[in-house]
Amino acid sequence: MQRIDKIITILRKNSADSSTALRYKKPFELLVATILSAQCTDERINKLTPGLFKKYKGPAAFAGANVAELEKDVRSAGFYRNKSRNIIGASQKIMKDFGGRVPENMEALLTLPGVARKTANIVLSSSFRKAEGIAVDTHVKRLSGRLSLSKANNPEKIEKDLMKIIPKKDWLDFNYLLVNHGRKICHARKPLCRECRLNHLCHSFGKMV
DNA sequence: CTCCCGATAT
DNA sequence: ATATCAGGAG
Repeated sequence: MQRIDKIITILRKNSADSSTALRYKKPFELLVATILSAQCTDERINKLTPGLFKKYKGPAAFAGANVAELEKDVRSAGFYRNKSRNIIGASQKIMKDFGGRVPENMEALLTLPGVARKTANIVLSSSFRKAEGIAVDTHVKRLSGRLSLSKANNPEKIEKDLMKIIPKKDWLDFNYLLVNHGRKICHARKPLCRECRLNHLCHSFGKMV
């Protein structure tokens, strides 16, 4: 068994809870939630999205939203000016160019304002079960470095490295497996290496503070 | 490389 | 009061 397969097997075995993941009912809701989640936690987004999606029912509603009002509605997510503009812009483009549906491929998703590869990969994998890439967020970046899965600093380079070594059947789950482990054990500042189920496979074990 | 920004934990 | 959290665009 390859090292990467051992890592993924162990992570699967220990990833019972997905309680911290973004909550959504439709692809469009996941898209909006993911745009909002930039630089802030999923738990915070989950607090505001139920009310948000009750007020704005879909892309048509967001496309016609008042900017100042939407800014207030998403204020608690931080970066609320950018995020409001992006959500309205993305919604308008979805209505205009994609028939009111969230596009189901990377190239089209990347044309939406506020959507780069991380957000596109989350929507593709979680909502459409399509593996065009691997979502690299701060957790994937950090853990990939510690586990020596990639030496790169740039998220896009990290993603390319991961796509070479992660079996494609695991692409859909890889992001949340690392995110869960990052949140529970492999913290940015004080990782709990002693209780980490991966420590015997980790090149950073013993090197952390 | 700089700007965009609030909530929660300590 | 201060640290921590954790993407995208120009």
